[in-house]
Amino acid sequence: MTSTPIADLWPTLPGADTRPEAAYRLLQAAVESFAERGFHATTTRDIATAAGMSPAALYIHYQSKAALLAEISQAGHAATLALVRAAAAGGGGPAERMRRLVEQFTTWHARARTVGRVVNYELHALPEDAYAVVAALRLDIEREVSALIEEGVTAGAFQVSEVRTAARAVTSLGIDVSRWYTDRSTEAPEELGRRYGELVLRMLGARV
Amino acid sequence: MTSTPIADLWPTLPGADTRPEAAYRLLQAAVESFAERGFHATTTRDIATAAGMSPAALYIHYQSKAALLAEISQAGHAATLALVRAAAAGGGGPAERMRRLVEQFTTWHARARTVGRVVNYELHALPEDAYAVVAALRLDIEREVSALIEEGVTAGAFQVSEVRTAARAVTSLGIDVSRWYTDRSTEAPEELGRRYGELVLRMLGARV
DNA sequence: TTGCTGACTAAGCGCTTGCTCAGCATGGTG
DNA sequence: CACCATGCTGAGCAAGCGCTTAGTCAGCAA
Repeated sequence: MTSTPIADLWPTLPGADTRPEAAYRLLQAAVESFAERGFHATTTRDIATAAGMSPAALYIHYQSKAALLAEISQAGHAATLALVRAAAAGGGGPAERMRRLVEQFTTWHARARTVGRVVNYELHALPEDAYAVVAALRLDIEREVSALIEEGVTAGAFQVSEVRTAARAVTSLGIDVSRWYTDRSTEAPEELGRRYGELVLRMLGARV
Repeated sequence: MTSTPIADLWPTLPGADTRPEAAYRLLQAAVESFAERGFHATTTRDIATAAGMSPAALYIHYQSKAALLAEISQAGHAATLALVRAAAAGGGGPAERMRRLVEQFTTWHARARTVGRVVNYELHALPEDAYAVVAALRLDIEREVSALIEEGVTAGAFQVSEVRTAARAVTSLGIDVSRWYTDRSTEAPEELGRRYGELVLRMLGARV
């Protein structure tokens, strides 16, 4: 999915249907540039050229370079939260749901690593109001994981001394995948997800 | 140690004794700026002003802005590798050494998070030759962890199906600490290190 | 035909960037 | 004293930045 890094999260974007195709191309070019070079090292000329337009065309579809980043970041976070919620809310006991959560969380960060890098490592470049929205979403993700661990501990399925630290470790493992995973990685995203699911369950002291 | 983020690694810098104090101040200002805003969003005026000098003074002590980054990155990686090697080479069985390694690796990434952020998240801004040096150091760190896990598996101290994946997870957990740890974190670096040591040993299937 | 709209471009504005350079103060050395 | 190396500054240059402006053009409704 490297060729279309935002294909997965495109449907979650507001107004995705009505938006002209050029806006989509700009968004895609922005994701790739921001992920590879970082927000500040990316120029509006980079983005526009990659989308096959002149720099001025960018401003017809987006208010600013920062607005592009905000849109990517918010959509990416919303998609991640949705994924986490779906996995945590599905059937099964705490261990089964946690395995599913970690598998999907990890797989997403490996497959959508391009979006993942922008989402996780360009937060500091967000305008203040966009950052506030995104920070709330990140908190929700963290809370979802914490709640599931808490539930597992209460049910006797997990053995964890510090729930918050454990939750941090779980999300941290997944997020960092988007940093180190590359095209050259030999493990497929799903395979990595399965292995990480196993490791996390052991980490949480789940009875296997 | 936020006030003197490079105090720990300063002695490891080449020519630290002979270097004028102004060079030290510039280095420190650069670490703080790069960590907070990123390399590209940091201006030479930012660095020089924070060090109490005019922008021109920077170029008496360093060839370029990128040379500052290279120096920070190389020193930081060298210090980390030394820490990992020392922990892995100390006394005790695989489990004891792994616990020590994770404790110190984690503690370092929490306490020296300012340097850690530059070291781990500004790699893309490094000039090619400096990147090559740093990449080699990173590979050495990864290898050191892999070797210890391998040894533990052979000795029957660990139960791990994929050594490389497990090694990735261990280093990944530590590195990501420098991303999320803040002044407001309630856990002290050493406390976090102890907890992470515990989690990792469980993850590796160590007999506890 | 006329009038209007939305998507786009060529040109470029005002500003900031990394970096340079001539010159100045200081302090050790003959 | 003269001499000079060292550390630094004020002024500023060339390049590149985000973004704007004036205007082109295809498509469409009346």
